[in-house]
Amino acid sequence: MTPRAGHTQKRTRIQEINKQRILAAALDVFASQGFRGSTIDQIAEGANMSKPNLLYYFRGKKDIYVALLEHTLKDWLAPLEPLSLDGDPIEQISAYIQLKMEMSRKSPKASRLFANELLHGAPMFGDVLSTRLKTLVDEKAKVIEAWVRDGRIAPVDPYQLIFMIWATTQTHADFEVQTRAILGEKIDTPAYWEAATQTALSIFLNGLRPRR
Amino acid sequence: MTPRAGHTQKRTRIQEINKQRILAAALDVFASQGFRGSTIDQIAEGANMSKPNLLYYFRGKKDIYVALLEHTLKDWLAPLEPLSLDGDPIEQISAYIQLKMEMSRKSPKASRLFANELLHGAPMFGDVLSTRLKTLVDEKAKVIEAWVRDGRIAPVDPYQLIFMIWATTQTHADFEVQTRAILGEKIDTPAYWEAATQTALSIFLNGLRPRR
DNA sequence: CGAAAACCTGACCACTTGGTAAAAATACGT
DNA sequence: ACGTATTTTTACCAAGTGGTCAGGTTTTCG
Repeated sequence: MTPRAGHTQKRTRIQEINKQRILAAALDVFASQGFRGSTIDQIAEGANMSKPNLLYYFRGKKDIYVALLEHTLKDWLAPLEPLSLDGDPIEQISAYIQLKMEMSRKSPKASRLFANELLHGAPMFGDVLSTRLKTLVDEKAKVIEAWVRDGRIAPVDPYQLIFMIWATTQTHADFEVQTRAILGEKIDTPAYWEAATQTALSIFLNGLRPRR
Repeated sequence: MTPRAGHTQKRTRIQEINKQRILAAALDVFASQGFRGSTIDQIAEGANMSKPNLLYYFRGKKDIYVALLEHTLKDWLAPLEPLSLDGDPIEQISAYIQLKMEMSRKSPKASRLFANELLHGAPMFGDVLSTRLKTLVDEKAKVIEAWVRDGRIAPVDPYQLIFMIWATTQTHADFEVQTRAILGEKIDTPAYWEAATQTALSIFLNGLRPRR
C-alpha cells in the first residue's frame, strides 16, 4: 500500500522538509499569479521536484493553496491580538500600524496571497473569514468602542478604523507595482518605508486625537 | 474577404452594440475571476453570444481585457484631475475622498479589475502606469506639496497621502467579501457607506489640519 | 543484512480552453 | 429584388493542465 504523506500520524523528516519546500514555492507562485493562474508544474519547478512527487505530498492544487492560506493566517492576524483596554490607546494603535507596515514590507507575498483570495470572493476561505476573523475583529472593535466612549480617542466607527488601517498598510504590498511605477526604485529604500509609516502614523494619530 | 470588426474605419451599429455587450460581460467575469481565471466562453455566455462570434469582434482574450482596462481608466483617474492650488485644500481633499468613495460603491467591479491587474504586477498595463498615471500623480503631488509648504495642511509626504486615500476608499470595493464576512448584510445599507465616508473624512481631515 | 515502508519517476490520460476554418444566415445599399 | 458585405454558427484542433498509475529507488528499522 502506498501511504499518503501527511495522513499517517508520524511525519518523517523528509516530509517536513518537502512540505515546507512546496509551500515556499507555492507562495511565490500563487502570490504572483493567483490560484487559477498558477500551475502545479510551476510550483513543482520552484520546489525542485517532479509534479507527481509534489502530488505525493498534497492531494491536489487546491490542497496546497488552502494549506498555504491556513499556514499564513496566524501570522497575519497576530498583530491585532494585543489590542486591549490596558494601556494607552494611541500607543497601541501606533504600535499596530507600525507592525502591520513591517509585515507589508517583509512579507508582501503573504499580503498579496490574501488580497487575491479576497478579491475573488474568498471562494476557498470564506468560512474562515466569517468565523475566526470575524470573532477577532468583533472583539477588538469592542475595545476601540470603549476608547471612544471614554473619550480617549476621537469618535470613529471601530470597524471602519480597522478596515482603514488594514487598507493603508497593506496597499504597499498589494499594489507595489503601482507605487513602483510612480516612485521608481525609491520604494526599495528605507526612506520610502519611513515616509509611508510616518505619514500613516501622522494622519491616524492626529486624526484620532480626542478633541472636545 | 472576411473583415475584422473594428479594423474597418466604418463601424456599424451592430458592432457598436456588440462590442459594448462584450465589454460589459467581460467586466463581470474579469473582475470576479481575474484574467487567467476567466474563460472566453464565460464572457460569451454573459454576452449571449457564441465564442466564435465574440472572437469576430475581438482578436483574442487579451484584447478584450486590455480594451476593458483602457476603457475604464479614464473614469478611474478623473476624480484626481480637479485638485489644484485654487480653493481650499481641505475642501478639495474632502471632495476627492467622497468622490472616490462613491466610485467604490457604484463601480466596485472596475475597482476590482484594476486591483487584480496591479496585484499580479500589471503585466498588460504596466506602461500606462508609468506614463499616464505617473504624470498625473506627479502633477497633483506638486499641488499637495505646495499646500504643505504654505502651511495649509499638516506636513505629509504628498505621494503617501494619495496612496493612502486610494487604499482607504478602494478597500471597500476590492475586499468587499472581507467586510461582508465581518459586518454581514449591513454593508448593503446606506448607513455602511455613510460610516465609511465619515470615518475616512474625519481621520483624514483632522489628521491633515495644520497644527503649529 | 533484509524486508517493509516511504519516496520518487516517466509515461500517460481526460478534460478544459484559446483559437481557427469554412460555410450558412442575415443585413444593407441600390 | 438582388448581390455584396457583414454577421453568426457548426465543427474542429492543438496546447496546456490537473491528476493517475505502475513500477523503480531510497530510507528506515529490527
